[in-house]
Amino acid sequence: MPTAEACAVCEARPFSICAPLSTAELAELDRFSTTLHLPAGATFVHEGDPADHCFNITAGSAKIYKLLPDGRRQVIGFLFTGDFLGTATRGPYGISAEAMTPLSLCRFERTSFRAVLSRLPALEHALLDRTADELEAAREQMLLLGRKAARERVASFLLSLSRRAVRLGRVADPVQLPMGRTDIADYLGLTTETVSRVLTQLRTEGMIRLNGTSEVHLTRRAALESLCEGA
Amino acid sequence: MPTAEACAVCEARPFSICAPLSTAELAELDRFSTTLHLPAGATFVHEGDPADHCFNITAGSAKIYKLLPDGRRQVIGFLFTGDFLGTATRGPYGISAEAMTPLSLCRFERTSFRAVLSRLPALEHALLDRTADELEAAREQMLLLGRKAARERVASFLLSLSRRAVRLGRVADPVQLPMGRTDIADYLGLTTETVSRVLTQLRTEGMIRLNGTSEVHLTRRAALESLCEGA
DNA sequence: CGACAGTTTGAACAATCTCAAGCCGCGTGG
DNA sequence: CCACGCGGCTTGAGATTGTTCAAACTGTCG
Repeated sequence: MPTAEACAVCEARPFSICAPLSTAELAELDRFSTTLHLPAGATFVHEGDPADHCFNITAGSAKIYKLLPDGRRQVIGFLFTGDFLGTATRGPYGISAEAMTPLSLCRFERTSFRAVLSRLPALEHALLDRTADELEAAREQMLLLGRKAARERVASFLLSLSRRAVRLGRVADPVQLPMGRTDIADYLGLTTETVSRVLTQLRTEGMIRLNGTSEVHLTRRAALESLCEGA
Repeated sequence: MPTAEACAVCEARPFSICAPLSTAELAELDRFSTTLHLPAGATFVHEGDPADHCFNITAGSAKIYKLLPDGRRQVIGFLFTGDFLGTATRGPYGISAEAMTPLSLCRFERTSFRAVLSRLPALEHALLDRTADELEAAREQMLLLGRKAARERVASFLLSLSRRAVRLGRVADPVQLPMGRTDIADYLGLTTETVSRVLTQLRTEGMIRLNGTSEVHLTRRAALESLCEGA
């Protein structure tokens, strides 16, 4: 179980909402956290369930999504090391969350987390900033979903993954796709077939190079960038 | 210009982030606010400009949107009395905002607003809750844009407007559309023609009744509700 | 009363989806 | 070590939804 020490050596901390906390504050927060380890494929948040917990991802990647009753699915986002989950609503969870790789996370009881928030203004600040960033990203995605063509969506997606990798201290160029074509399609509002076709097309045009199915080289990044914006 | 008195009689307050503030706190916040009145059509936030201010809408309605270089537009949302604008980024504005009707608003300098936030935890709480709600709404809209058919989008839109009217203390049934077909289309990721066709179709099927171009009766609300979810 | 902006309607078109095969890589078991 | 089988990915052809382009309508405001 977590200890102040666990936080002290936590590799996710520089990327997490707990980054700005002092050692004492960290201990205060840590008192209410539980460490979990989940296998790939585990669904750990169910849309519609009472939102009892919130989570901080310390290792691995996950996806969050919403479903329509007939099974249509919209992937809302992909979560990586340092991402926080559970801010959004005070009622039931608005999304479901599933591990894409083996996943490590800190879990907090929502009620105690909210109480801690009041005691640690730095934490509340960080959470507000983070939530605002997520909102900004969601708006960008609304633009993508509402107004971009398939090619533009895929190009935007590849670049955003690349930028994210950089933020996490990884390389910008060979982009890793930890998710399958179905997840990409459900994230971009397309079908797997269309995603596949567009990738082949971009490859043919020399804008990308595919290494197997889950690694992409962004040759001609500039061209991809102008594609994003509709060139 | 605003005074503590202005806040005391403000009709938007019950719907605003300042609702939970005490009289003293209100005075503290008010010290940094300016009241503005804008004509319909005025653009008061420009995407990409440095985000110097944030705003609280006290009367009227506005729209926020994002543009692609070639002019394609995604309307991100419609703002009404009590809505707050400007949380999102710490860098430049991520959206543009335009008055749809004559608009009254409280304007805050971003830097002083952030300073006041630190002094008024109740305000920061309210803002975090509000931002989380917006995020939840944005995610719902991502589902709509990525996965719903045109009929479903329009039905969802009418119902969400109706629910919003109720929250503002207005009637649920004759829904007012303060925006034109173009704005609706750009909000739903469709064209005006498609919006128009769907509305006619819903009218023909007896699900709605149109009173002129900007008032809609939701006859058979239940049918609309199941349409939203894909029935 | 007339003009104009916004809305509605119509017909042809195009992007993406659907349905259907085939392919590839990989893990398993012989 | 290699053949097999399975899941995910790719490719193809045809169907569909929504778009585009164009014209007619409406009602609002000088």
